[in-house]
Amino acid sequence: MTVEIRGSNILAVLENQGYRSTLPRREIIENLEKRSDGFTAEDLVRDLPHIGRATVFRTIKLLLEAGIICKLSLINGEPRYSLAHAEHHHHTVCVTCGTIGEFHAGTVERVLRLIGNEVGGSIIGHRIELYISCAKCARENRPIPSSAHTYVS
Amino acid sequence: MTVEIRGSNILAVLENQGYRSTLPRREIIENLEKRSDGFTAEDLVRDLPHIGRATVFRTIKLLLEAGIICKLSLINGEPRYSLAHAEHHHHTVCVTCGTIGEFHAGTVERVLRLIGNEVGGSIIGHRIELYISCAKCARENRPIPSSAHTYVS
DNA sequence: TAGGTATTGAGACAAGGTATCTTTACCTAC
DNA sequence: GTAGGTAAAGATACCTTGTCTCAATACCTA
Repeated sequence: MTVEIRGSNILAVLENQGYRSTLPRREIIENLEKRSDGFTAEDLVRDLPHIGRATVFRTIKLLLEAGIICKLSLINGEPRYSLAHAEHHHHTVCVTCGTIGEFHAGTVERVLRLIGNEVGGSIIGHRIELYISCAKCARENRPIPSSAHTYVS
Repeated sequence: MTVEIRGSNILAVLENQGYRSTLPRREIIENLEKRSDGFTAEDLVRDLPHIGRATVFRTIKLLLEAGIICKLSLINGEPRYSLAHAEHHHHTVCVTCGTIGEFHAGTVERVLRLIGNEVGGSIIGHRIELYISCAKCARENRPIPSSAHTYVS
């Protein structure tokens, strides 16, 4: 089962959790719904100059906690946010253009669960980011930043 | 093949790459070799007050680029560094005590490679963190921070 | 429509890191 | 040994990504 949380029901999700529907929140949600390939907090701050910085960050936190958006890292560690389309998933991140994709792989989940058992203790969760040079960038021969291999391998 | 990069040959690795052997670098390396379960930049700054902050960060960057240490995130995103014992590996991170472990899983690598192929473009690398409550913490019934599930699932 | 309370905005603060610029210390070559 | 070019260090200002505080505002409910 996947949960569809795009569209204006984002607000409904928040309201169901007891949060108020306020103008700043509606504007922030509307803004980030238009962004298909990830955004930064600063993108929102810049786009919505009449909304306070703190409010933007507070709303981002709220949406993260509600599972409506997720936080991930570009290859250099820069944080990015992205609308969550499916319940549990991971991200492909293009190292040259920053475009973000989603994927889900049951096999990986199973293997990580096994590893967790070996280590002892219990598994809380995991984070996986797959860094790629996306089809478009590869086609256009966009150079891969030399720093890339400093961070992952 | 795994490469043994612990011990005083860390300095040799840097020298082979054309970097000078300086007192601050030797002290930083010596200090972090003693830390078996990860450290922060601030740990080093605190431990070596006669060494400038910038130098500590510069040296960390150098060691990262040389693959001698790696950077990872606690569950809340706090950065941690850890000596790399094997060439390619990932980390288990305890969400309650922060202890860091290493693992390697060929299956996961293979699956990610497949996913990369499906997506098109080319794979640069990946980042995997497995968040656990380690055997010791589980045994001691240490509570899992409620924030944990905000960040990963 | 009044009022309690969640939320906002402004701005100070914090963590983690980088840039700049002068001074110091490595290392090489003599 | 020592002189000197250059890499590196130290001090400090600055940047980014957030968080905290606190007074003012706006939601919602009764």
